[in-house]
Amino acid sequence: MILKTVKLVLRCLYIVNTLLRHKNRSLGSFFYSIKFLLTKRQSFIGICQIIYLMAKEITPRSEDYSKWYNDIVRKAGLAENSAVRGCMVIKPLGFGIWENMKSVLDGMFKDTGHVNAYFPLFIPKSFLSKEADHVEGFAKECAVVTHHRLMNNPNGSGVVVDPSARLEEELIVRPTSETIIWNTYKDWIKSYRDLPLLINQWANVVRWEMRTRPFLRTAEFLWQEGHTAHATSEEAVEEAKMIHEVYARFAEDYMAMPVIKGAKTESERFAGALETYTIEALMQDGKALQAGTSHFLGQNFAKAFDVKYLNRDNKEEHVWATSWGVSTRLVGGLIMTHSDDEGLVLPPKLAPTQVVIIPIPKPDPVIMEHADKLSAALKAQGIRVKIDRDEKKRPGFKFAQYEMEGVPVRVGIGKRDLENNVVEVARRDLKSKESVAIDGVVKYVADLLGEIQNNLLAKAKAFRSDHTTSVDNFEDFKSAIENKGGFVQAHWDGTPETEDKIKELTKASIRCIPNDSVLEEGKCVYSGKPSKQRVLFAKAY
RNA sequence: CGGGAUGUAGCUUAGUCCGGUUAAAGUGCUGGUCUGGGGGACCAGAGAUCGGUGGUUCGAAUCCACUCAUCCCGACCA
Repeated sequence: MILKTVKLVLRCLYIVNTLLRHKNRSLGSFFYSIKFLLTKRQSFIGICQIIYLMAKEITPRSEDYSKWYNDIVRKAGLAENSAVRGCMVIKPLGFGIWENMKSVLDGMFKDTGHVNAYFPLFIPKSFLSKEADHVEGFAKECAVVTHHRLMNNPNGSGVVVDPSARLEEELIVRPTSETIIWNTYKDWIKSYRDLPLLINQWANVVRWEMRTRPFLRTAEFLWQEGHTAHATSEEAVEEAKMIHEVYARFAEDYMAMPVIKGAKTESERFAGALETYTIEALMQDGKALQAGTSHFLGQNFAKAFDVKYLNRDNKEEHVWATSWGVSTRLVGGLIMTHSDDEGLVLPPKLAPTQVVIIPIPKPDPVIMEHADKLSAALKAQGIRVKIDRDEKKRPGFKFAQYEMEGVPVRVGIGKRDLENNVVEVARRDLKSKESVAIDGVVKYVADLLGEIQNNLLAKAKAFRSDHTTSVDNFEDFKSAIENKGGFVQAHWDGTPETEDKIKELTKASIRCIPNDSVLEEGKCVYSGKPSKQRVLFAKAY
């Protein structure tokens, strides 16, 4: 600070000097100098403010939740905005989490009899219009390919679209693949022997969103979409429900993100579905996140694309369909479920790096020998380990860095530790640490990873139950949504009109009709009409 | 798509109202010295067509017009 002040004073002297050298414009210069002095003083104050602000790297949640979320995404290195509006670059840490999610889910799909395939990115425009509800749901956010060639700009530099290369039929960049897939299934399905057809694809899709947020809503995102065909309605419903279970299990067991399973109301359903099953998670700001959906599509697409099979009685019938998906949105849910004001917090099962080993104060041969040995032993247990070999950065900096990146366990190895035959083990979730005897450290760390996983789930569950409120009149309803946030359980008369009205008045929507909702006589919280069960309301992402 | 705000070095910004010196600072980056168990100190350096285009002016980061982008609040949506 003192140095800065001195520099400022020197600059002032310089100005005075300049002033003297420009006597011919004395009056103007004089006023200019005064102004210059004032503005420089402002700069000085501004700089002090910046320094103050930079002490806190991440905006606290209590101050601005959105900023906090963006800070985590950027400073932990999960993703960043790209040159393309609404599209993000997923960086190695963010993609590493997605890869782990993908690999677990893919295993679960395979275990339940599904296989992967890949369908085109482009969908002929005419396909999309074959199912009326479906097209209505997506028409407003489609990217359209109209041309297939560029040419040098005849008026100057750069390239322009070649007007002579207009496509006969425009192509839609898939917002979802039902249409192209059912157009294909038409040729694949002839007999009941071809059923069920259980296919999944990992792909990117594009929905031209007005407002985007990293992971939660981007114009392009990565997902999986399962599309299955069945001989009977019952079998298709069963499939949709089974996948619903898979999603819930994945969310709780791997993401440590508790979810409410339930069905969507008619107005919240997927465009073209007869029933949509959803898993709903609660974020730390009290807003709900739809984390995965599984749809029973009835025969809508089979009829639209004329997909028929011959049953055992040699009679033609339309097949019954499901589709289901989860996306990179899950990464956003993961961030908002566990992370804190220090940075990202990752559940060990999905963390790209589960354990980081830091030599203290810096890598040296003796310490590195122990680090390598420990790393190898942990790897042998199937644990994902990284050794920080950077000689330039200091341990304190590294600690802060890995906390920001959410690495679940940090092992510090220093000379003093080695003299005592211990290492220092720190856990990210509680930010606590202790010395552990080298002999037992592998088992200790392995157990700790499990404990962290359990603790994160328990903490998230506790948060959710603290933020779930049961109400019986509209005043309490509004107050709960407005002041406390979170899930609100209330009776609803079952009409879209009431649902809309409540949403208009409170911004809360029906997240789902929970599977485990008990049947009880009650009155709709808004209209007072009779209701048989409570549904789950919340403000949503 | 409506309302509001912001674009200046890799990042965070000051300066813009009220046009005028060689565009400023922190952080990050490079090299060096001393350091080293919770975001080190010092020294030296590199790094900016002030978002873009056009206009007004002797002179534009600063004023005007248009445009692009980002963020926030709505509507829409996974």
